[in-house]
Amino acid sequence: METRRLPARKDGRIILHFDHDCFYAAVFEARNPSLKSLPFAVQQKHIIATCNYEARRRGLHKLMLVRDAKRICPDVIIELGEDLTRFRDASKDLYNFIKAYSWDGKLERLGFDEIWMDVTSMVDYNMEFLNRNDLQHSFFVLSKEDPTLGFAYDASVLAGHSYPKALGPSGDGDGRLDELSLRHHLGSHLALHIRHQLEEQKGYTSTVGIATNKLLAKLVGNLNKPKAQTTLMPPLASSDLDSDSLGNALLFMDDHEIGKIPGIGFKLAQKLREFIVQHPVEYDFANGGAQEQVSVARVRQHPDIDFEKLEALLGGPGSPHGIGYKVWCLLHGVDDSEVSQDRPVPRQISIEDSYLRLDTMTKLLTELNTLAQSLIKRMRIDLLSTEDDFVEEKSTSEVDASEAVDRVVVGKRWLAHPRTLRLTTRPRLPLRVDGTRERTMKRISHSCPLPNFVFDLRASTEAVAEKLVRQTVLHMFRRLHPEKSGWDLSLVNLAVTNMAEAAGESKTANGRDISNMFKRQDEVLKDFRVTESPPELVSFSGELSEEEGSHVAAFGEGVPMFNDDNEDDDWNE
DNA sequence: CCGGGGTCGT
DNA sequence: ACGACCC
Repeated sequence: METRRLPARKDGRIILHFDHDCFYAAVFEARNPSLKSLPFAVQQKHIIATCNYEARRRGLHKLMLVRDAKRICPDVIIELGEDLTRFRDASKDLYNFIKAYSWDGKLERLGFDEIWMDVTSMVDYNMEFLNRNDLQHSFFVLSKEDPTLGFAYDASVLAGHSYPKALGPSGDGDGRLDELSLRHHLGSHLALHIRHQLEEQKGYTSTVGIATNKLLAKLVGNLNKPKAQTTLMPPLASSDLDSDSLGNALLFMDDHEIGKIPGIGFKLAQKLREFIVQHPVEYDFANGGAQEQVSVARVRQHPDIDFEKLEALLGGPGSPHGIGYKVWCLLHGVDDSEVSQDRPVPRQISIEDSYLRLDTMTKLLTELNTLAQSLIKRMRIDLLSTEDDFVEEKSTSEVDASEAVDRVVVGKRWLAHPRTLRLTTRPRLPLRVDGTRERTMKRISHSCPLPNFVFDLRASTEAVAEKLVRQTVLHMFRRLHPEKSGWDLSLVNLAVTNMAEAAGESKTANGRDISNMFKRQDEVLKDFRVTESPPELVSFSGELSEEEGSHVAAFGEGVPMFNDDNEDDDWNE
């Protein structure tokens, strides 16, 4: 029987997927609104990273060569976007703005411009407030603590677009709405409210998808963009009453090209295409992908495919276990993955640059120092508390003058200590005998423990960066490229990873913070108190030791030691 | 001719 | 350490 092959649907959640419209371009437009009505693009090296809709109207598109863009649209305005600082800052600002609406921190970023928010608890709560006899005059409560905080809305209608397209008033002939549709209405009105606030208060437009899981929310948003929202409406599965219909989830998924499904990337899509058409499929990166398009419906309905066949086809050495079942679920619009909890710090911080030619030690040293300094700066931005924790703690007692001088820097504490440093390069391969060069994007990397001196806030970023390059990065480079010369790098990346969150700092690390998670953001911050002395103050209080102590942060569990690791010779200089 | 980031799993 | 996936 056909139905046994279908993965089970669990559609109890309501999830919003936000996508900031042409984000890099929007960051420039926010500073200079006159760009909005002009064709405008952001360049990284030789490519157009993104462009605004005025430029797209004239035929420009993402990842196009700058040369082609200028030929098609000679009056295009271009800004450089290789330094991501301003984009990262804007991304964080918008993320925090949206986070303030969340009741439980179920908030997940994808790239700089996409955010999922699981709003199930807010929808559940507001469903209880509805007057079923007067849905038109509803009030959406945004705070459990303050029921007056919220907005008026008409719960009898959906906000924004729907899939499938609404044919008229929703509900049955008597105008009655089922509970599931009503939940989607609430999600759509919350999405509209947040989108409007984002635009009014931050000046950014967004595109939102509303559905019962991450996959569907992200995909359905694509139906109407930019500056719009789309809800995938129930019934998602076919019912007994309506057994000849697919349900809206399959109806929606079936038309997609398989490579467009999040989670099915280049490799998986190629394997699926070649199994379906039974011959090799050429892929042309310049001309929009696969020569042969294969729809979700074709894979899903193929007589020889079920999830076990998919596991055999897609699995193998190196591939994740259960990949066949996962893909089978995705093809049906089933995605039970959770929207992950908001994390106070990233898993990794990396800085990279690419080069036409990087083949001498002199040039390499310059580049490594630049990258290292950017990395140290990034660490101080992304891994230090924003609050002046130390001073705040002392505010009830006296803060003497000498402490006050250092409070800006010393008052901040590390939210996490990366334990690992990684150097990655992309070597340009040597010429082959016929004079051509094999083009490869392959990278090689080497990791080592991150020295503790990088956490010393008294030293300048330049000093820390130089020391890091001299004492650590250069050794890693020799390990990656033992040849004295002959190498030529097309890319260098420097990263810190393996974050050890500082004790008591994680918002999910202990019971106190779990309870705080259910309060609004401002209240969480207001209630926050530091109960321990910041570790970096330990070394600050005394003389610098000359001994070579625990020179590097330890691998494994636990917080790195901070006693007196620093010092070698030239450090005090 | 080839962006600068991220996440996770093996 | 690398390779898949995402923007």
